[in-house]
Amino acid sequence: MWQATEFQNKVIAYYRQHGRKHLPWQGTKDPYQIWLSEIMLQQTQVTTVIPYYESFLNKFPTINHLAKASSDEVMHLWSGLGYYSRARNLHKAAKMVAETYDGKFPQTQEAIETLPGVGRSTAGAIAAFAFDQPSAILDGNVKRVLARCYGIEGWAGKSSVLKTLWQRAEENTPNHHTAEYNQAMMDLGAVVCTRSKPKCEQCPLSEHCYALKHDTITQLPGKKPKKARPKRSVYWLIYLENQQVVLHKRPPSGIWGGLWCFPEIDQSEQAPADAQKLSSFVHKFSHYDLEVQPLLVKKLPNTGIMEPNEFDSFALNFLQKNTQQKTAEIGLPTPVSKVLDSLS
DNA sequence: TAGCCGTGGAG
DNA sequence: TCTCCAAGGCT
Repeated sequence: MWQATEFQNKVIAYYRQHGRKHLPWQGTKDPYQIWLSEIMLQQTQVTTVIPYYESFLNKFPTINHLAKASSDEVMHLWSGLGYYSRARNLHKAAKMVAETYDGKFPQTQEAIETLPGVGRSTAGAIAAFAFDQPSAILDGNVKRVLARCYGIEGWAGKSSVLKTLWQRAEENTPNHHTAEYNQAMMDLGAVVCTRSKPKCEQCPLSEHCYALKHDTITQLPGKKPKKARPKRSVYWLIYLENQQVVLHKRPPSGIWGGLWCFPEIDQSEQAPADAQKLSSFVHKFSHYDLEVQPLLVKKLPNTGIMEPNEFDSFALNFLQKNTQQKTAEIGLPTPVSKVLDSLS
């Protein structure tokens, strides 16, 4: 296990040797510039941010310029960068600083964090980079490094996991050279301790890394648990006549677009009278499960999506030997083929 | 607390 | 093509 000071020393030494030092927002102590970069970098990769950062700073060289700008000007410069509430909050915060702080950027982490769009980690970064305060950060990079190094399991979106990560982050953050340390932790996460194929041979922390030692790198940090896919339930209406079955061509977009399928209605709709239930099944898509209840019907309703005008119909002689060849020609979803097979 | 916000890169 | 998620914060 690590001694905090040993951890810090290794991390800082890494930064001095290998850390990134020439990003556009580095080499300045201007809290406005650092703040701007930190906001733009939220959930956004460095290479994406750089051109926006340059043009934004060119147009609004100081926070007072930004405060006096119109909303349209600000949004225009942000357009394409995404997460537009960041831009609205940025503008609002600039006005706050101009008015309540007389244009002087607040200097404590606590005060910085009151600005809209600035959370705990962003406030910590600004306080450390601009004012050399011993404040911790916990962005995605730091989370990944800490989770692997200490074997912190579970998804960081879970409050207990997040609490543990913050605890580690606070414990490990040094009171001196904090800016270098924080930058180093982000560099480590971004360059060495990457999500996939981390370069452990380059890592100053590999000696005691829990994940490396236990071969659980791919499992850390824990992923967001997948929620159960939503289920949609439909009837497939199977209308047989003279040894033929009616198929409809599906709309060009959506599931199975353009393929031939049994006429389909949602199970929230009224099932046709005299329908005979065949065995149901579930077909799994990436984003939802489709539960299908095939119904043998004696006639087809002609309402709603069943309007024959809106869909081509096709009468397939499913009992003939050439069913498989035929189905290959016209494009049937696999479940439809299976139902056809069970009928013959 | 879980959903939401945006766009782009990587695998 | 599709998933996963990136220098998170807000509601």
